[in-house]
Amino acid sequence: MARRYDPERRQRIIDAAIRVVGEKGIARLSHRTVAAAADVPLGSTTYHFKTLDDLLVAALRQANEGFAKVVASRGGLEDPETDLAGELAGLMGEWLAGDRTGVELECELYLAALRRPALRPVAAEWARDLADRLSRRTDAVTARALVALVDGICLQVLLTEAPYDEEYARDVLRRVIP
Amino acid sequence: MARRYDPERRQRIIDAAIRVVGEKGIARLSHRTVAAAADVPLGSTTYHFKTLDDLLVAALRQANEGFAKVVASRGGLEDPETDLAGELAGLMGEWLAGDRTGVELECELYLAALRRPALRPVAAEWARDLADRLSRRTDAVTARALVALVDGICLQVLLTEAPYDEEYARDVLRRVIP
DNA sequence: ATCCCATGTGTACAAGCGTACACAACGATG
DNA sequence: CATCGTTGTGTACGCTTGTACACATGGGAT
Repeated sequence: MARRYDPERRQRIIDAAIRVVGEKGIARLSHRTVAAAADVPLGSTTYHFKTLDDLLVAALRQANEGFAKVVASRGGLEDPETDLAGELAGLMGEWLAGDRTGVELECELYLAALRRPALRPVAAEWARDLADRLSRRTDAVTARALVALVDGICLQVLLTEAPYDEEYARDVLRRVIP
Repeated sequence: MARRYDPERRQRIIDAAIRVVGEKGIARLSHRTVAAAADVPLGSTTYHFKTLDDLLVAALRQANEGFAKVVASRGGLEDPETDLAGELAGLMGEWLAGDRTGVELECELYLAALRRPALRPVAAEWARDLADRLSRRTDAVTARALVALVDGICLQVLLTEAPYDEEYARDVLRRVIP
């Protein structure tokens, strides 16, 4: 097992990348900007992440874990007593209510997979994880549909800059559940 | 320096921009690449579109019209006799079955609005247009939900590279309609 | 103690970028 | 015909980019 000379170096670069994407968007992510944000020399970023895609994959992985933590901390998704639609709607509300730049960051990374094949497996994995989680409360078809609807609602909130309407989300999600 | 006083110059630049985005993605769109694709000098693109955002707005507008034409040519959305869910599912199928790069292009432009405020009104307009159209067949809340679900389903088809399942889409869309 | 190699650093290069701006060619207007 | 504003063209400047590569360094193995 190779021991790292600076074990935090790599992690710090990922954190900086997430910060850069959140503040300035993927378009402005470069080896140089992330190096500046992480306060490390340029060569350090190119050493740990030979291509920008590598860095994006690592960032998306970490962002996904962030969302997973929100899901886990609420925990209501697992409990068969709770209202599934309401729980999902509440989850989205909590997520969207927080730091907007964080939300935009995760969405941007997620959507970037559309054109970056390297990110596609990670994005697909996120969708599958959520669907699997939902499958414990309902059937597979419904689970997939719920994920699609969640994605669509989030997208519209972010694109139209309309405020998130939790009641509306809960109502619509409930319709999908048979 | 062959052609001068080209009345279709502006339009050709937009077409070239759409081609560039479709083939290489927004990230590779620049005044120079679009100039090369349109076979016009660099100065010509900067003259007609002072900023790249201007060009993107024009391209997104045109792409949206392309989708609207598919909707209009089918025409089933207006007819109260048809099954709304089935019509929507068929629409998505027709759209997704065609040239994949075209679909990805429209999605990419649509999603780019997340980080480019200039595109946001155009993207919102597209969503509103479709919702308005659907409102003639159902209530406003359901219309919005259908748009969200359509967006989400398209997104998942493109992100997971799974084949489009029209039957599944129709079934799920139908659940949303009260 | 010595060597090896993963890790970290600095710098340089060619390519591409947006932008600005001076000039050229036309249509319209007088 | 003269003038003017619109449209089109060429070029140059300063900047950022990805990438490569030589060099530094220090921990683990021998």
